[in-house]
Amino acid sequence: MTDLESLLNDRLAAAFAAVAGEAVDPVVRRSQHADFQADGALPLARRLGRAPREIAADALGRADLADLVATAEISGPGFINLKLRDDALAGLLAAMSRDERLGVPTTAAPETVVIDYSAPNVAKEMHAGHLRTTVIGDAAARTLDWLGHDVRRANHVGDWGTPFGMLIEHLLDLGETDAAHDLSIGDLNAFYQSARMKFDADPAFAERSRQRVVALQSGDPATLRLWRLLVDESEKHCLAVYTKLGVTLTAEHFCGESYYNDMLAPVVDALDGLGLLRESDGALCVFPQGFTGRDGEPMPIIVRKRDGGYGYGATDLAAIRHRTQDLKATRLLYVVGSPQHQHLEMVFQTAREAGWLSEPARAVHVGFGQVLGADGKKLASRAGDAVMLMDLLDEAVARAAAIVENNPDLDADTRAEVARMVGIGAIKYVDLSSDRIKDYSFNWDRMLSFSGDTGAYLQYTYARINSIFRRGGVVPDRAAAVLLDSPAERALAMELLGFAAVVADAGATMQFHRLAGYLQGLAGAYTAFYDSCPVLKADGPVRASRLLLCDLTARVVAQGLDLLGIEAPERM
RNA sequence: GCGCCCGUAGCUCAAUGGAUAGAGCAUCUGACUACGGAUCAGAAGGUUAGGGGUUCGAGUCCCUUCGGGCGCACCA
Repeated sequence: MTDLESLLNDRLAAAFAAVAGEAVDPVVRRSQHADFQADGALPLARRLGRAPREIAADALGRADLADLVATAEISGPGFINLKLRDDALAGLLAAMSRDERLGVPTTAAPETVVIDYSAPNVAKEMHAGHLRTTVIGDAAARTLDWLGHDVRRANHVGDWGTPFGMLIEHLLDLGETDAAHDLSIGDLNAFYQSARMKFDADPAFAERSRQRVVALQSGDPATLRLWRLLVDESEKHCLAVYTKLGVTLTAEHFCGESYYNDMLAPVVDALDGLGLLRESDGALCVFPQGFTGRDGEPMPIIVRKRDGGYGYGATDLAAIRHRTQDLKATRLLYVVGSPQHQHLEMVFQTAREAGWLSEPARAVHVGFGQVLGADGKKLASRAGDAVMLMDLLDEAVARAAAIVENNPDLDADTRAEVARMVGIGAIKYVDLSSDRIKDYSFNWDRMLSFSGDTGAYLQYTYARINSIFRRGGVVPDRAAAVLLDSPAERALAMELLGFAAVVADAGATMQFHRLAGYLQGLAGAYTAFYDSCPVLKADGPVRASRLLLCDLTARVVAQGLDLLGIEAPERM
């Protein structure tokens, strides 16, 4: 445990509880007026009928802080300002340095967490719209993994439904070998579009397509084989994107809509048995409580369409039931864009009413805003259509390569590798560094800048630290004594000791921009330290201590970036 | 019509109900022949869209107006 805030919180919570006679949040925060402040006395004033300053003094008197706190003052209306002991900081840093996990404990309550993310469509190339779900979902998976949860990545691929009739018929028209060739060169969109055009223009083709859907849904083996062909080609394309993007999704995480086919009828039966099902305009629907539509009437989730086919609502309900009942997951994360918020809430509500989502299990919509172009409008190519994700990634790497050219010390292979890390890192960093609920707009120059709030700046910080070790030919002693004699060293220590809290927060809230912001603050504290505290020119214990601070900063930056899915090169 | 989200410095964004609303970019001033100058320090920049309310305390919670985005039956 090297998390200062939790340590102070625990000690003060006990003291406040003794004063108030009940559990109290001591409201411990970083402070401009001290190292930390505790504001827990103010809300107690009315309840206890005492002056807040008096309550603060009482709590302070009962708090066991001697080993951590150098000075504690009551200020203003009743804030407690705490300045920490340097030897306490040094001791915690020493423990952090020796710890493989940098003072971040694995969770005391491991859960099975299903993270539903990425979810591309079969026979359609991944486009910019898939970026955020993939990047945010992967950060969630990495973070929860590292915190010790049992993470189940669920890639809910759109691999079923009416479009497959026309796709399969188009496949047959082309002939399997030619079609396979077309698909394997990666032009999935052209394949889809020509199928679509034939469907719209040729009634006979459209009719064949409809019959093909029926054959597919009734499990006709020949049709299924052709369907599998399409799915396989699409999965190859997705995996190529995932590799380039550097996300942890692999073939084993594909768990598309088709996976739930056999569960749909049982789910509908179960809903019926629970009395939740109602027929409406020929469709079988559930009407979860608390949702009304345009006409003021209750809003349905259509589980079975008038034509007898199952709707996506049925699939979503089957998935939620499978995840809680079969996988025994207690936390379900849906990394899906904001527009689907209402739909997901309806699905969650239905699942609750059906008894498939009850404590301790809960489902959370991890929503996010749109990616906009530099013009503030939805990101689009010059021709006005969607930007392919692969093209976007290639452009990021190419632009990064043009910048990395500036460093003549690197050979061509290293430059290419660094360009990949910087370009992909830049894309992921902009996505994760602001509140995910908001839209953001793409600005290549800003996101690839080596200064400012960018991934490259963090990578640069990491590379500079490694440069010190390389230049000095030294390996930091992680067991060295920590000396915090200058303000910059002390400020850096304070930042480093905040790592555990911010990781825990990201794991709980999926607000990765706080982790990104923390890393920026850490990098800022480091550069101030770097500027005022010579490392290699120092001697003896001071040098050893400063090397340890450098090492610890590098490790925290690299680990933090890794949780965001960003790689850090040792040279750039 | 009903509902959800957003509105903070010139720009891009922060701020689990706490003190004087913070960063970065851009601008201006300054530093050091630099352990990576792809740097650092400082300055300037605000009626938190407007108006009410709750609270000891509101950018944050509630109501309302304005502006922008999105959702609301058989696509997913």
